[in-house]
Amino acid sequence: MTPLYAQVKSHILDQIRSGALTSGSRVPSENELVERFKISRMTANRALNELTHEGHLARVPGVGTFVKDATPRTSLLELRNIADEILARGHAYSCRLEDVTTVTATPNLIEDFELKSPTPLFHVVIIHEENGMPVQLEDRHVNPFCAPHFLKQDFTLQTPTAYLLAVVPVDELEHTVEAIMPDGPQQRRLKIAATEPCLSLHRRSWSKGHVVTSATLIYPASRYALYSRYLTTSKGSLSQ
Amino acid sequence: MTPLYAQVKSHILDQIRSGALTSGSRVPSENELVERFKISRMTANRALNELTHEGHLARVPGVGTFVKDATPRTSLLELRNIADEILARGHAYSCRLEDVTTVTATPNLIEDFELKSPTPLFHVVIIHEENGMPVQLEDRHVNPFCAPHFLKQDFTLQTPTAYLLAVVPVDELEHTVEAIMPDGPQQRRLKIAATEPCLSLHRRSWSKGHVVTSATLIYPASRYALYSRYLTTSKGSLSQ
DNA sequence: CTGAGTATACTGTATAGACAACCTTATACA
DNA sequence: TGTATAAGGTTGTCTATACAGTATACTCAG
Repeated sequence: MTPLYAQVKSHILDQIRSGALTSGSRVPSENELVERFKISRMTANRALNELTHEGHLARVPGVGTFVKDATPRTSLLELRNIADEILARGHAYSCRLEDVTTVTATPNLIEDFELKSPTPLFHVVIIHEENGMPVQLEDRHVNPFCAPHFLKQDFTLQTPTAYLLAVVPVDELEHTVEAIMPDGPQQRRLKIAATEPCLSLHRRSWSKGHVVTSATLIYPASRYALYSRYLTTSKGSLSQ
Repeated sequence: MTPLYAQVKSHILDQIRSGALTSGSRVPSENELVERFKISRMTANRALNELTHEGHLARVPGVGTFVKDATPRTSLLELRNIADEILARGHAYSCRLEDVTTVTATPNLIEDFELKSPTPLFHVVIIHEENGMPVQLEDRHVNPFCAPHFLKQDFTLQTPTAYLLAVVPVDELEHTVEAIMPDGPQQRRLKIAATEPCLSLHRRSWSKGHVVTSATLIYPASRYALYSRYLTTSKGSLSQ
């Protein structure tokens, strides 16, 4: 059974996503939620407080709770489909499927997917090549609940992300970028020297509160850099 | 008067910072905190829960609460002051100024700053430290036209970006992220081994059509990752 | 009309108690 | 020895209540 405070959170998030509540809209007060959902004020308080800490709402004592400005500067990492990107450069795109299987979630994956118990997950490993040279090693897990037909796709025709975006609307994205020294198998797959560092881009995407997919994309340093440029809309507390 | 739950949070963060509690250490249970601080269990619960959501602790039902092994992350989207970021983790911030000079723009810098001829530029090199350990090497050039008093600042009190943001409104930002192997001087300044890769974040910012500053920020891979999470507002063409 | 005081709504904090679910360990039993 | 069972500790959730602080709207005296 889903906890009450989580139900209230989902309800409000749904309204934000559907457009019923937009930036600056007033969210029901704690007491209004108490009446509507027949819960105690502390439960309503928890729901609103957590949404506030998560950046969705802003609260003002004595006034009310409001929907916060949707994170501006959309995607820093507005990464294009790597296949399209390579083709746009006039180069040849190709890929190799190294693994297409169903696995059972390990403890790490359980945490990544915000699961509660080990469940099956789809797993693919793909090497993307530009003019026959590997430029990206993609290691991806997918939640079957969100994309049940994922494994039936032919990923040489359509990249996994292209397929997922066509099938599942993405609400939220998380990126973590690190510099790593790839291990032996990764070096062999990317055909790079043991001394070459790589960019590791870990991405998770959400749809309606569920983690759809978790992917680690590894780029050889000599062959790729991440780039973004954008206008700063609001004042925002930028620095460093 | 600081709230009780905040006092408990600070107390635990202090213990993590001092080393009394290290990664994996067990944190006092809610009931132990109740006895120790003479507070109610809900207050202890709030302190531990918030620290958990903030990434400092991990809780296991039926077992206990433990200090999490958290890799520090810096935000990619909304850039925060690294000093604030470190202080927010309850760690000690310090920095060393390696260079504070005026230089004449080289061809590379002329291109970076969109200049037409060699003009003077301010130059600073700063090492930012967390608990005495270097976590970022900042190599920055600044356009004197936009911030004429830049060099008069005391950067041990205020980071360059914090100052620049206070003085110059930023319209536009550009980021390029790469994985690199630092050269000798960089290794020495960051106190890392020759085999450790680094993240290189190159950033330019514009104000009213002029390039204000161009900075290269180098993070040792073992000590930092870049992080971003955001809602996707429109049906933007995300992919790969 | 103005300004001070008041009422009201809202969030922030804190308490005490309750029950459930989970994990570990000790104990009793086969 | 191995297996149930019980006990106790731990987190997760929820309720009901209380008081404080803040912002806004309203009322009423000057």
